Amino acid sequence: MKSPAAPPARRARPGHGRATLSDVAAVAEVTKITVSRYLREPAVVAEATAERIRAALAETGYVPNRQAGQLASGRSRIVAALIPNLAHSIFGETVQGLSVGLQAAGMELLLASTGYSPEREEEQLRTVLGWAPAAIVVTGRHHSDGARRLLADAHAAGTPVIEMWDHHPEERTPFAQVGFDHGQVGRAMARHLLDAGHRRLAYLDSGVATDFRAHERGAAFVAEVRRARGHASVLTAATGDPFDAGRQAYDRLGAGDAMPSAIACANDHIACGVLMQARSRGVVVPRQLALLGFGDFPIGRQLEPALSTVRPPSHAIGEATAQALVTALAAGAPARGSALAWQLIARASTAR
Amino acid sequence: MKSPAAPPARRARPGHGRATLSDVAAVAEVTKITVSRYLREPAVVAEATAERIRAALAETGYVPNRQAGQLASGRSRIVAALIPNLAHSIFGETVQGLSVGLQAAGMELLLASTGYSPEREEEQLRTVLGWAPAAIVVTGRHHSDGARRLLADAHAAGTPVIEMWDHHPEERTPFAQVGFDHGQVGRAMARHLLDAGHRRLAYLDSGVATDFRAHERGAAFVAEVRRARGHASVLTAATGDPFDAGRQAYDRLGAGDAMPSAIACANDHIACGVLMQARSRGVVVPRQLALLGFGDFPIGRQLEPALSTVRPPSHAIGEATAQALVTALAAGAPARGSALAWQLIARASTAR
DNA sequence: TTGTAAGCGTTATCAA
DNA sequence: TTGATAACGCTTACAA
Repeated sequence: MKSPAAPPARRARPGHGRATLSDVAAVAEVTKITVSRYLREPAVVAEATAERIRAALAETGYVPNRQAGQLASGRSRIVAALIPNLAHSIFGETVQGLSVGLQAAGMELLLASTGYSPEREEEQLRTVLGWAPAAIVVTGRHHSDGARRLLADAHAAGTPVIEMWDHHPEERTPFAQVGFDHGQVGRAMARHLLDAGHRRLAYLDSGVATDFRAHERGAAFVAEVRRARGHASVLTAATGDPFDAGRQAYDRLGAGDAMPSAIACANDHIACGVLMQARSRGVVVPRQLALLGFGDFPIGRQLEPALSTVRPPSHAIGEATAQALVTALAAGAPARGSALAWQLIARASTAR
Repeated sequence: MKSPAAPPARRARPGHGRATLSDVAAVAEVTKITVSRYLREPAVVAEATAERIRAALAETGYVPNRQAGQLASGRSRIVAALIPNLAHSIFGETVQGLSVGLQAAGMELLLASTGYSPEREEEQLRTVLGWAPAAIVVTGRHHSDGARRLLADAHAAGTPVIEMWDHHPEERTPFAQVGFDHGQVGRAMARHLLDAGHRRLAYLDSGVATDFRAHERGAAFVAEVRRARGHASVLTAATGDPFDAGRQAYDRLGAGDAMPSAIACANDHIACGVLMQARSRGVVVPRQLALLGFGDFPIGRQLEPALSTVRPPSHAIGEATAQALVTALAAGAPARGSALAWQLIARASTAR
């Protein structure tokens, strides 16, 4: 005869095999909710019970299942971040700052790279949204319509959204921005060269069509030069290796009077390529050609002549973003943006 | 009088407010399981039904909840990766390759940085394990005992584990390794300098105490030099800015006969610092001092003289890791490691 | 081809 | 201070 309360023949759906809250509870001779409580608020549990739970935790090697926890609580500890390209040193530094800042606050970083493509950004956004992230971080303020809509929905639902690497409060975008105004940078780059007496200038833009920030610096650069009644042209570097792109671009600059006397570049690597090619053509930097980069990559300091450049707050952007998110989540308020300082570093390549 | 089947007064625990499967199902006039099925296997659902579901999906803006899905299915699409420092260009490239490879296979990347600290690695590992990741990626084969145990447990439970940036099949570690043998690299660096006629050599190690791979290259370097009856010493660079560390290290090399005629460095930035300082001291590279770096950072090609170095397969490691994981997960088998080719690039800084 | 029922591992709510 | 119960949103197993 079977006992009336016979155990079920076999669990229909065995889980992943790891210890669960119930397993710990059984060992500690309490119910699972008590263990759950101990984990979240140890002080509430009686010391004797706590002691047994601690032992049970150690014995079972319990690791809490986050998906179950999030599902039940509706709270998430995940921050999703969309980055153009992690191999670019500036973004690497930003992600490092973000990662450390979030980890310190007990949050996790779900990372996706967009390859500078708005379509991929939207796709990735849709994917990471499935994790119901506590906050969302994107790079820049240019998005596809679909992506903007997704971000707006998340924002409306109370999820902090931060756009990194931009800062344009005057545009009154709905999202917090942590970064700086690339137009300002472009104008400062122009002024720096104009002040050195140059009148015939060029901006060598990034070959990546969707590197909006580089384009923005370029547009502002050109506008500023023209306002000063100088001559400004824009060239676009080839895609692929930026050094080679810089070298090639040099040969498209024109000759004689058409040749600019100063060039601002979308980044230091491109500038470096230009510098190399100029040297190999016997053109002396900065006497015959002044060069200004962007990014303050390690290489610039070591070149001969050393490369003048703009140092963006790459690491600080990551740190400040993490900080803003932690604050916003703690307060239950939308994230607050901030403008971070960049720096124009005048070295030999633009000396008069 | 209340009807016996009165609806509950109010949902006790409102979720996150977004559309759920049930919402979509209601609009499409089917049950949620049919919608769930359509999402996973559209072909099984009748075309007319599918049409209604598509409309409902669009109308509701449904985004599936991944935690719920994972919890129910026991399957995960998350790959957890632990990286020493994302701001280092080599790891940035690796993560980029990993990210793209995983995204292509519909997996997500949960990223944590360990700051080269075994303790932090263990802590991070414990944290990411809570997400029941489909696979785990760590950097290197040196871990704390606790971390090793966690990895072994995961491995035993059928979760693919990959150690990136190392490859020592002869050690018969339980985990798959995707990378290369740093001992081989160290020996090749020694041979390169020995072949150029140097007999008094030094290895300038990384100041990061837990950069095991740099130490390993150094140990092999020294052993190889001594086997060839040369003289080899080891210096350790200061922590902090690697250029400055290289510069400082130069001044500790000794003078006269004690001074080595060739130095191999833990990375290109350190080597670059040494080169700068040597130049400022009037020492000619490579005639009086040969220099060999590691990493093939962009800067090396542009120095004067150009820096000889070892190019590690940074990006390929990420790609191959993603590929190995995707294959392993598809087959339900443990991941398989692979050795990837590095390259010693002889440039002017070690020319005879 | 579609539906019903049960359960994944946790937490919120309310009761004791 | 602890427990019982009902979710969270989805998928599996099985039935129709």
